[in-house]
Amino acid sequence: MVVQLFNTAIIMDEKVETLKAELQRVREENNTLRLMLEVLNSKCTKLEIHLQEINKAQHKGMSSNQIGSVTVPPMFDTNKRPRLELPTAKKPLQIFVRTHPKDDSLIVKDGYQWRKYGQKVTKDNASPRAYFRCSMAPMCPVKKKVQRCLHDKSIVVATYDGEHNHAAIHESSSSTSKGSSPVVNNLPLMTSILNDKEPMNIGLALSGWSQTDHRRHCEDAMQQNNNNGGSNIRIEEYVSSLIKNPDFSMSLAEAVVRTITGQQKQQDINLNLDLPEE
DNA sequence: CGACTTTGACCCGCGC
DNA sequence: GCGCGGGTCAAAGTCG
Repeated sequence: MVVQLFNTAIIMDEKVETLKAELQRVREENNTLRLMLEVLNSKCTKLEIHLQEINKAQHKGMSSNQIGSVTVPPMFDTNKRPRLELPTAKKPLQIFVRTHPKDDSLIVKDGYQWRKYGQKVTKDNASPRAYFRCSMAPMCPVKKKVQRCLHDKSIVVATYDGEHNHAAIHESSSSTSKGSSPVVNNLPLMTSILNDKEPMNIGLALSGWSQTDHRRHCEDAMQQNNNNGGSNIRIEEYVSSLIKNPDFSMSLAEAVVRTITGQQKQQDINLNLDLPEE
């Protein structure tokens, strides 16, 4: 009887050890993935800023009241209430951000300060959509809409309209909502320029690398990462080489969407396991 | 007191 | 013309 109990205890111990080892492995994998995402995000931000500068340079070449083929109407000479909405030829930029599952605030860290001016429950999504205006510069025309993803409430979709006429602050500030409000420690999943008529269909619409290519590149990244003890420099080098590939962003988006839509539910859970409670 | 959020009312474009 | 729905306004409330 005692021997049997002893054996059971040993088996339990082994199981605990196995689980601990597995947990440790998952944590490490999670950290690696997070690192890669953070590097990707910073690269992405730099690219966006660069793109904005290029666009601004192009706009300077055009007449003052024309943006592309769209003529900007006079804003202040009408009897109607002036709308600050500027028609632009650009498609809205959408950013998908994973937030802490427990957090229900619509805050997206993007380096700008935002002032909320409205909230609506839309027909196609039970989660309220919040409307923000950039408050870093008084005349900044940029607006954004933030709404939780219909299929995964931990994903926040931020849609940006317009271009900032000022620089972003570099510290990770957020959509401000009172000092006491929780600031989400969120990981930007991806950015994608979408036509508003095709929301959330990107996963199906994107092409580029095949699924095998994704896996191979990911495995290569992990392999390199393991070989040199998780060196950030190597990751950064790898990421920058990836970013040089024009299809990479779209392909990454595809992979992420696949993950979001549940194909990799388990990995999803793992990602959330280690979110810091801030 | 200023900056911000909340929220109901209003505006306006679009489809029928 | 009418109704619906997304987007915006603005007064009131909240917070530091």
